Amino acid sequence: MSDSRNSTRAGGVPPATVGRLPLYLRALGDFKAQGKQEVTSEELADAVKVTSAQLRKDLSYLGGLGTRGSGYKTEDLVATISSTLGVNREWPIVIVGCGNLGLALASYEGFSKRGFRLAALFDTAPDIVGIKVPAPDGEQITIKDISDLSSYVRMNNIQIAVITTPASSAQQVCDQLVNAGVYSIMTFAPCTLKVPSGVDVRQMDLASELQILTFHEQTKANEVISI
Amino acid sequence: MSDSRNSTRAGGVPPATVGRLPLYLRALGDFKAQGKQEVTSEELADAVKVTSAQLRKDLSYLGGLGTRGSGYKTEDLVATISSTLGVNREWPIVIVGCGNLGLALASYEGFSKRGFRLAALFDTAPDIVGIKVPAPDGEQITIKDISDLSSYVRMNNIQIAVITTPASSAQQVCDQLVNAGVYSIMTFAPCTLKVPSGVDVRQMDLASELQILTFHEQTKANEVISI
DNA sequence: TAGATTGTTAATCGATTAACAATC
DNA sequence: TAGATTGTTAATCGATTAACAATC
Repeated sequence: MSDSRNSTRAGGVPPATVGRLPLYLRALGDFKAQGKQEVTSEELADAVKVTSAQLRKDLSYLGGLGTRGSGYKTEDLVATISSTLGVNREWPIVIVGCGNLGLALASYEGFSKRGFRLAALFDTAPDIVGIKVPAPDGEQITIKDISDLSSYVRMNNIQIAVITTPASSAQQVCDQLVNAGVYSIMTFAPCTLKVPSGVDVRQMDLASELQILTFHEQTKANEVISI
Repeated sequence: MSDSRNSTRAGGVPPATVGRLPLYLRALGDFKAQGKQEVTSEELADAVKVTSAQLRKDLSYLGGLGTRGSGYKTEDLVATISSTLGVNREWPIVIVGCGNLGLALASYEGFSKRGFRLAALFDTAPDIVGIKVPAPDGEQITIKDISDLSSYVRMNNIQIAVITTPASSAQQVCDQLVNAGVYSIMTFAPCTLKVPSGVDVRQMDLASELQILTFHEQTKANEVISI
């Protein structure tokens, strides 16, 4: 048993598809909010700006979810994508680094709305350790000292962490997290983290993203000049 | 003239390469800070976690920059990548939406350190319009009313904007920006923006990024169970 | 010259797209 | 049955990698 169930088709959803599933789920939430009980691949694809062929291909990795001639049931898609992504449960996260960015993320409603709960905040600076910060759910979270990071993560079975420290301490924080069993890390520190294989890192390098935009502005400018 | 100069090889740097150039530049900054005047493809590739073959291929799109037998001059690479990306000048940016995230980005030093200057901040809420916010360079920036967005952008020739509004107003803000001539947009609003072709959008959907991490956690958990 | 490392080629791999048979 | 839309196949496109000749 346990094999040809409705569960995630054993093995492989391609990475490019995994990256789009959250976007489909987000768009489906909007459709659901509008009371739409069915969507076609065309409609959903338009909402996310992919081609309908790509959407159908992506969904086909999760199993045959649609009905030829009519489309997909919103509810079904939400359920299957949620369970594939594992967001049909709540994930506790910790944020390490309580500068402006860390604190902004601590109160970011987008996380709590989409399956994440801020479990704890950490920092090194003695003058802010102990301060209470309001989380989006109305609770107060006390900033903990970073020396408690490992034990907290272990005790509370934290699997996902967000690093918002300066680049200079990011690697050290990362090592601590990995040693304590955190294998999924989102980092905003502008440096490449060295991690053992099996650990997943999503790097959000905000300035690099802006530099990708300047490349295109630059290119447009050059084209105008060379014409 | 103007053709076979050292300039960006007319036309095409592939998108995947463009996405890595900022990372190379960042790593080169670190090498330079350490006083390293030369790097090999192996060293730089290691620092960014790509293969050396990929690094050399990427750099080859910018022209033959290295010296067989010894490597690349740090200085030269920095100069060429900077000029390809267009970050050898300062880019003024505006941030629209002064919630926690917008304000955190307003004071984010990572932008100012890497070629961006916060020119102005915008919001709709009457109770915060007019407030002064400290920018990373020590200057004070006054939050402007969003009704002044179009004229400000036009008058000051702003080409890059960051949207940190709620999803519900992001499209409207985006339309205003595009109408005023902003063709490069970074958005943190969790929704797909519709823009005319020629406009570049980088979507930073933070919750979606976390959901990509949960997929892998979920997958690991399933593997354990099925063993 | 010998040793080292680039720049480039050709092979591979993965992702996207177009098209249409299957089927509601 | 006729109309519609999925799921899948095969073709295309782009990105990555291995390998090595070129050359410092």
